[in-house]
Amino acid sequence: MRADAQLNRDRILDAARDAFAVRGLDVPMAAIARRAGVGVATLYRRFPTRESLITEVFADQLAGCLSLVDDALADPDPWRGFCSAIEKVCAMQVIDRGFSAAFLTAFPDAIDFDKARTRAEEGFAAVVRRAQESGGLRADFDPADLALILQANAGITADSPAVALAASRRLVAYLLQAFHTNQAGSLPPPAPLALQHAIG
Amino acid sequence: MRADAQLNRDRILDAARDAFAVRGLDVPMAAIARRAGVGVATLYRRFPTRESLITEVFADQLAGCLSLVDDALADPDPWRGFCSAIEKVCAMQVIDRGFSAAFLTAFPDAIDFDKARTRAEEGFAAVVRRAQESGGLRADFDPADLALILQANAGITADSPAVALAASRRLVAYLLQAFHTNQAGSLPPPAPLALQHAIG
DNA sequence: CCAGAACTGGAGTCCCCCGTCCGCTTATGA
DNA sequence: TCATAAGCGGACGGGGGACTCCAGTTCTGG
Repeated sequence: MRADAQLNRDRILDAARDAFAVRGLDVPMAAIARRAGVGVATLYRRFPTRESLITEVFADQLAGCLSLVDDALADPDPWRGFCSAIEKVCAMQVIDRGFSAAFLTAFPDAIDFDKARTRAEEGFAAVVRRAQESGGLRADFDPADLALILQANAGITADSPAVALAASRRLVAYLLQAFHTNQAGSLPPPAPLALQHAIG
Repeated sequence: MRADAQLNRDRILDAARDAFAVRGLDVPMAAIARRAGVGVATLYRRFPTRESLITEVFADQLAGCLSLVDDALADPDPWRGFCSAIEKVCAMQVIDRGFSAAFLTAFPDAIDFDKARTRAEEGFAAVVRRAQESGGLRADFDPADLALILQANAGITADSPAVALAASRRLVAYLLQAFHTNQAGSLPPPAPLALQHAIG
């Protein structure tokens, strides 16, 4: 690839990251191009579909999710690992509107994106098992409850990111207290919520 | 008003109710008109703005919210009243996507809609106070947490309404357990979440 | 240095939605 | 019955976003 093309590619990625974070995933392509200081054609040549742009932009954030699961598994206290994993992913989600949408959306053609998400899900299931065996996490917590948490957390919006983050933290704190073993109440059965929700 | 005009008006209202419930608040006006079997002009003549249509469609549901608060206050067990109020409003919200959006959205010109919502908020604050005084609801529950719950619950989506309802019920059950007095943990401070979030 | 391939940006096309205008139709009540 | 006002629907202009085409520009290897 020519050097100037590479430069433009990076500029587009930066612009898209910013735009997605602030305005969500359906920001106009033209707006991204303008912000990047390139023409629309350049954007489309590099990323033929919106989807390809999205997967490229959020690839590293997704990797962050994976390492976050590893951190949770490495924590000597399984319950604390579980809590910090949820806290971190919810914080990521609420700070970056685009990441939240990308994470919760199914991309029919982005195989590796979906694969990474699946891997994150499996890792999280391990975190859950470990936390349950240690006695910190209530036994009727279902791995599908992760989707529940993420969807609920994704619903949090506010005018400023700071307020949204504070609200999210409070929600997560409530939920984590409900998830702890010392919680006696019974629950309705888990619903088969899919983490990724088809576009449309 | 002429009899046939009245009939068309009712048809439009029905069509809009259905459309909003399934596809959310930003369904094209033309789609509503088509579903109602009328021309676009008829729709616009009866409801000059989308907002006027929305407020008309959801007026009775909003009234349902108000009576729901009254029910909660009438319950001899304050804690149970609090729980059932939250359960009912969350169920309404998750079954009807449009209602959720309408409830969470500020309409600059719909004074009575906003007024009704404010009244519901005040009533709910009374429910909260009563439940706290009875010792069922933890003291650090903040009335603004209602917005938190509704936003979180609004985030729940699934392919079928039944699944969404099941998921919502489970979320609400978790949260109610966290709200109960027997819950010992500390919380981050409440965030100044506004219930109504401006359009745009 | 320069030929040519790689690259570029903006103009152009297509499509969808909004909201209005206008000529035709239909209910109404005298 | 019929004059008339109320009501009707489809066509139309405007605006915005997705995606493409092409003539001009810029990098790069020999």
